[in-house]
This record gives sequence, structure tokens and C-alpha cells, in this order.
Amino acid sequence: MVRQAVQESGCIAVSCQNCGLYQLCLPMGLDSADTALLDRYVRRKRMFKRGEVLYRAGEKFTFVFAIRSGSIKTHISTDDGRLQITGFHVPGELLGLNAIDEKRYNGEATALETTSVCEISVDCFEELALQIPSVHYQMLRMMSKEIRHNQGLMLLLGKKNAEERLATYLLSLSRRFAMRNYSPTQFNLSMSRGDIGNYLGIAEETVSRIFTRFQEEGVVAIERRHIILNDLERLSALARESYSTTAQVIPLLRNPHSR
Amino acid sequence: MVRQAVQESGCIAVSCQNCGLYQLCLPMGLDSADTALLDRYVRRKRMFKRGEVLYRAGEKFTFVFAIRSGSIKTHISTDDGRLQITGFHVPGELLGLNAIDEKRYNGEATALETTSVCEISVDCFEELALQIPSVHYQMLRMMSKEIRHNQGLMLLLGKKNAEERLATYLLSLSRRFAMRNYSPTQFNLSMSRGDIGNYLGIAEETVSRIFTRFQEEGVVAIERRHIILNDLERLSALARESYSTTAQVIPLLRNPHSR
DNA sequence: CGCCCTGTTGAATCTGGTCAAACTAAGTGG
DNA sequence: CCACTTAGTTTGACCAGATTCAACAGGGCG
Repeated sequence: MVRQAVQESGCIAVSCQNCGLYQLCLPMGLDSADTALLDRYVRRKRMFKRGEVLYRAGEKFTFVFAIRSGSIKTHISTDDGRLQITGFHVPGELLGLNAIDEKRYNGEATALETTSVCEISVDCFEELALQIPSVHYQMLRMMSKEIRHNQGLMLLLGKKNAEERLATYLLSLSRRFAMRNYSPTQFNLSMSRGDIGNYLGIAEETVSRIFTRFQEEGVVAIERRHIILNDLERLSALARESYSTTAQVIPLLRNPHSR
Repeated sequence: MVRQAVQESGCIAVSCQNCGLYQLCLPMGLDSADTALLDRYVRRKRMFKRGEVLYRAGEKFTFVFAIRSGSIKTHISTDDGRLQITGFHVPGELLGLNAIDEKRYNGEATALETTSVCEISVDCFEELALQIPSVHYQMLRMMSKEIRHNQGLMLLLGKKNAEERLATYLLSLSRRFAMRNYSPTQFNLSMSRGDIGNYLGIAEETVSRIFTRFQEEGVVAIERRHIILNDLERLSALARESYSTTAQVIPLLRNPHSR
């Protein structure tokens, strides 16, 4: 189940490949006792059906969730009930980490489709961090990444118009699929038009209208939830950003603690 | 300069009170050698005048900045030059932490007024983290807090109208001042109308118009950059959120590593 | 003293939201 | 197998909130 794959970067990818914990990118020198330990932490698996909730805002922080398959949306809401989707999450990502400060989840996570996750008990997780000090460091990197992502979204929400938002969104999905070695030009949208609109801060009708416009212009071809990006160049122009696939799945930088 | 103040929470506030490093909330048992060490890290002080830049996007991650006095704005920009302010920062806050993943600053930080900061060398910082393991944990908490804050902003940008945004903004400033034992109902805005508008995703003219409307309604009194909040209740209603000052400056939770 | 930057106010315009209705696909149960 | 429901999506018409453009006021600073 758990195997070691030494990377030239000086890290080990611990897998359970499709269980997000491997993202923690443990440093070299993990012995078999450690791997056994890790195995213990990822044992708890669980399925969620479309619409089922992983955690709710205010609940005690008991699990970190690693997505194995399927997809999840995370969202927060105003006091008067309007909600904002803050992210869509795919296999290999960890959920719930940012509850570490308040010890309570600050938002809610819902399955978009039938989804399999590993529940990692927080206590175990902290124990793990004690045994393998660089776990904290890796968590820092992951959260730093999330902050970066959220800032990108803030830029989008604050400064872009509806068309740019949708084009940006499609490109960002494309990049994420490319990173995971799926087709960057053909994929399924697991979220509804309503969810997309909510995430991008526009009405679902607007999403629909702009999708049809993109289609008329030949930039994309859409068939219900399946989409083909015909012209990434033009899409980048519409998003007003440059298209690049430079980012790697898990940037395995050298860990400063292994000096 | 550095003094120890044992808190009932099991933490020590290291100060240099007005130097944000104390936010790291070091665990008990810091000996004099450690405090001396810490003193070394916070030695580098520096002043920035209004408009001067602390760091730019893409620059190598060399310093973490702790604000001692004044205020700073952080911002990112689209490829075509539009920029989005992602935060205003006041004394006691740390800047630059989220460069930890890519080793490069992802945005830019600019002084809003004459501002004094401690520059903490990243190398020193990592050394510190090695010596005092809970530093990483405290960084996690700070980043978790930032994520929470950014999510709040995303909610605002995605779902609130101009009036709600401004009311929310004033309340959030009020809370921050209250936390630091300044008046929650009377303070100076160190940022321009343009900056406020940019941050909230609305035009500066809209900021101006709504400020005058609030003033006509008697909710606030504004004299250039000085503002008095006359009616927090009504302001909360306008923001459509409940007013509370429950949050504390530095939530000194028990550190799980000091078991 | 006059310039410049910031902020305020007005008027015209437009993007995107809201409301309403039709349509499609996928179930669901008789 | 078909009527019926339901959720998701698309499209049209209308309208409101916010932007844009423009002019102007006033403080602060050289």
C-alpha cells in the first residue's frame, strides 16, 4: 500500500499515490517503522455521495481530509446566508488544514460527485508532525500555496469582468488537469453552472450566456458538462493572461531541515 | 529590549512589544541564550517612507518583515497591469511569510505612511525554527489566520454590494483597532479612497459617494482621513453582519508540542 | 502663492443581475 | 413504456447599481 519512491529532489513520495498525504513530501531517510506509522494514519477511508458534507463551519477540527477520487467544493457564508464557494478540490489535495488556528472548521466542504477520501485524525497528524519534523514545514508550503491561490481569486473577483473570469477559470482548470497528466483541452466539469458562477462572483445565467458566446466564437465546444478547449491562445487573450504549463504537480524543493 | 512575560496560556510574549515577532508566541522555557538569539534576529531595523516598496513580486525571499509602526499595503497584479490590494497591515503583523513555498515574493508591499519595520533574515528565521520547534507551528497558525481573512475578503468581493463592502470594511478596521486597545469608534484611515476602493473591488468615486451617504444618515462622521463611527449597530446592519469584539490580539492557545 | 494631489459631485452609459419562461435530460413510479 | 417530476441549463426582456468621464473643490507642500 505505502511505497517509497525516491525523487532526485531529495524527497520521498509516500503513496497510496492517489491519497493526498503524499503531498507532504516526506524527507529522505524514512524507515520502515515510519512508513508503517504513516500507513496507520491513512487507514480510515470513507465515501461521500454527491451533496454530502465532509465538515461544517464551526465543527470541531478532528480530521484532515485527503481526496483520493472525485471532487469537493469548499465554501463559506455571510451571516445572512449568502454563500461563496472558495475552491474546488481534486484528488491529491488536503482539506481542512486551515482550521489549525481556531481548532474549528471555518467553512464547509461538500462532495460534488461520489468522492473517496482518507480521513486523517488531527491527533495522529500532530503526532506524525512530532515524529517527522518536516511535516510542519510541508504544511507551511501547502498553506502558502493556498494563500497564493486565494490571492489570485481575489484579483479575479476584484478586477476582472465576467468574460475574463470565465476564460481565466477554464485556463486554470486546464492547467490543473495538465499537471496531473490529464488532457488540458478536454475534460468534464464536475460542478454545475450555478457553482461556477458562485465561485466566480457572477450569476449562473451569465455563465451560460458567456459559454454560448465562447462556443459561437469557436473557442470552446461544450456538451452539457463536457468541454473541449479548441483555442488556448484565444482563451488566454480573453482571460488577459499568458498560458503556461510550467507549474509541476508537487514542487519538491529541497527541505532545509535535512541539512 | 527583549523581555519575557509569562502568560497563563503557557506561552511567552517576546517583545520588542511593537515588533511583530512576538506574535510567534514562543513556548515556555525560553532561556536567556534563546532570548539573546531572538534579539539577534530582530536587530535589523529599517524605515520606509510613504510609497516606498518593501519587496516586489518575483524578488528572492530574503526577509520576513515585522511591522513596528506605520502601515503597509500588499498587492498583486494581473499580467496586463491592473492591481488588486490584498491587505492593509498594521504594527504587530508579519509580512512575506507566504513566499515560503516558491522562495519568491508573490506580490508587492508598499508603505502607506512612514513605517518602521524589523527585517528578519529568512536564514536566521529558519535557524530559529530549528532551535525552537514551535515556531513552525505558530507560523502555521498565522497563515491559517491569513487564509481565513482572505476567504472573508473573497466572500465580500463575490457576494456583497458596494454599501455592504464599505460598512464591512469599517467594522473590520474597528475590530482591529479594538483588539489593539485603540478606540474602535474613532481612527485615521492611512489609505486613500482609491486604495480602499481597489481593496474592496469598487471605484473610488463609489467609495466617496457611499461615505457621504453614510454621513448624511448619521452613521459616521468623516473629516478627510479621520473617521468617527457614530452607530456601530446601524453599521452592522448595513454590513449585514453582527458586530462583535470577541477576537483577541494574539490568541495564545496551548501549544501541542509542550506536552 | 500657485500647483498638484486627493477627494467630491454630477450625468451618461453599460455591464451584469433579476425575473420569468421554455427546454432538456434524467429519473421515478404506476 | 409512458406520464410526471425534478434539477440543471439556456434564452429573452428589463432594469439597477456601479463605472466612466468630466468638472470642480480644497488642503498641503514646495
